[in-house]
Amino acid sequence: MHRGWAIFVNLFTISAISRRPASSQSMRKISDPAARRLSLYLRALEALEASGEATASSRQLAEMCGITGAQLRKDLSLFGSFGKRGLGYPVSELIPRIRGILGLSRSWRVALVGAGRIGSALVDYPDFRDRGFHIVAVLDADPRKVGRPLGSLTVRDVSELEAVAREEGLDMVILAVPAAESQALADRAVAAGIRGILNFAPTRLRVPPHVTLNEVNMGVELEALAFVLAEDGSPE
Amino acid sequence: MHRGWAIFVNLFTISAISRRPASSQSMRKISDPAARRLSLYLRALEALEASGEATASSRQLAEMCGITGAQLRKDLSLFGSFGKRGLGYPVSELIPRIRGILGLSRSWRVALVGAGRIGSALVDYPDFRDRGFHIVAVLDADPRKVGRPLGSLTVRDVSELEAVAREEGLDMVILAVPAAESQALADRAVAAGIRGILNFAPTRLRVPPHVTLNEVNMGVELEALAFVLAEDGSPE
DNA sequence: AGGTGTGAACACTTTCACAGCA
DNA sequence: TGCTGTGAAAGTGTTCACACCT
Repeated sequence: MHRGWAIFVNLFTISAISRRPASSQSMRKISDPAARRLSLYLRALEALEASGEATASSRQLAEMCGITGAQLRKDLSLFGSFGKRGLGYPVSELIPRIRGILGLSRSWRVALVGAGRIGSALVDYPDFRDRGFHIVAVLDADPRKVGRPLGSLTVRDVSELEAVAREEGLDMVILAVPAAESQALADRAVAAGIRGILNFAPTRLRVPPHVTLNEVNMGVELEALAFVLAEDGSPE
Repeated sequence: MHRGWAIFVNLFTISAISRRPASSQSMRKISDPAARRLSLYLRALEALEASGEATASSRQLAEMCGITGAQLRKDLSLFGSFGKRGLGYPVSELIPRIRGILGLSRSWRVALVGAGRIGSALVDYPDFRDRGFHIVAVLDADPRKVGRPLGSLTVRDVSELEAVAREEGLDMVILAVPAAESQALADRAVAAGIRGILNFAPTRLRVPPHVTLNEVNMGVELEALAFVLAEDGSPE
């Protein structure tokens, strides 16, 4: 395999928007984009482990993630010294370290609110399950959906959100509902003690500071794409 | 309009470097996050128009989007002076201006690659259709899916990607395929002259600098959420 | 050599604060 | 008075460059 002077392309990437207010309250030593990159490093490391690599240099790893070696080293150095000078990072040691940092060494109990098209896609999303995110309940407001099976679960009425939060000990909630309903549901989730929300509805939600909110706005992503294409692409 | 660039797609091709940060070729006057915010402003303005508001102050608008008034004013000022001092911004005038800036005054022809769960959710996503993004073809590699209807379209074989790009005059491609296949498909799309890609596969893709790539990585979002919760949540 | 860890330089974004106009 | 538009200041995030270890 050819490596060497391979260089990285300038991507234009950015995953999603997240509200990046003054963190929760305690000062974070690591930035939000850096946390996202950790997640990328983990994927790259797992790929390397699968192909039997014992060590990986920052450059090699960084190239797989589309960033620079310096950035990767800096990101990791915020948590400790994992690498061996002159050698690189030990793949199989680093994996559990990063998993620990990301909070993936425990499992997370999450409820999916919204059993529509997007919800249906998420309920079985392998990436979630494989990393310790367990969807323990699916809720929907549509009486025709309630009682129906979705994946290995049965759709419950959305009015049960509070009960589910209590009984199942929910850690987070994924909102995949229409924009109009999302804020009210977020409010209810917060009131029920949920401290993490992943929102797929195309609205900007407001939550109190102790709650962490990440948003995936697919419409915005497509429009941001159109913006760049319209800008330097064809006139008109 | 369609000049067929000869882009060689080799396994480990190195694409140009150009340390230049982002920006397809010339200097962008607006940052990527700012472009995303424009998309948010548009949504807020449309909501205000629907409720009959004639003008909106930067603060009001900004609050709807979860940012500060100063930032909104600065963002808009990069494109001109749309507001009236002492009054605010005229809602119904500003809407078409932002649509124009974002490239939404024209329509965009997009192909959806991948008719799995996520693809199925996207094909009818109202936010796309309502803003001039027309999904003109759905492709999949699974012979069992080819020929089946999806939304108002019939799934075509992924080998037809190049033909579709040519015949339909595609502007962009949405990738909703497994991680393992995504890079190869991105390469093919690029070779077929596509200049915009929205990637839902959980891998970091590499594309040449003239192509704009946006990525939606739901796994990363969930892990970023876990990271914050693990950090200031329970010790350990 | 080869490659990490890191302070310092740099670039980019956001916020401040206020002049200036309706 | 109320609110925009914008230079200047503050704040963040990224890259450089090199000491230092193996």
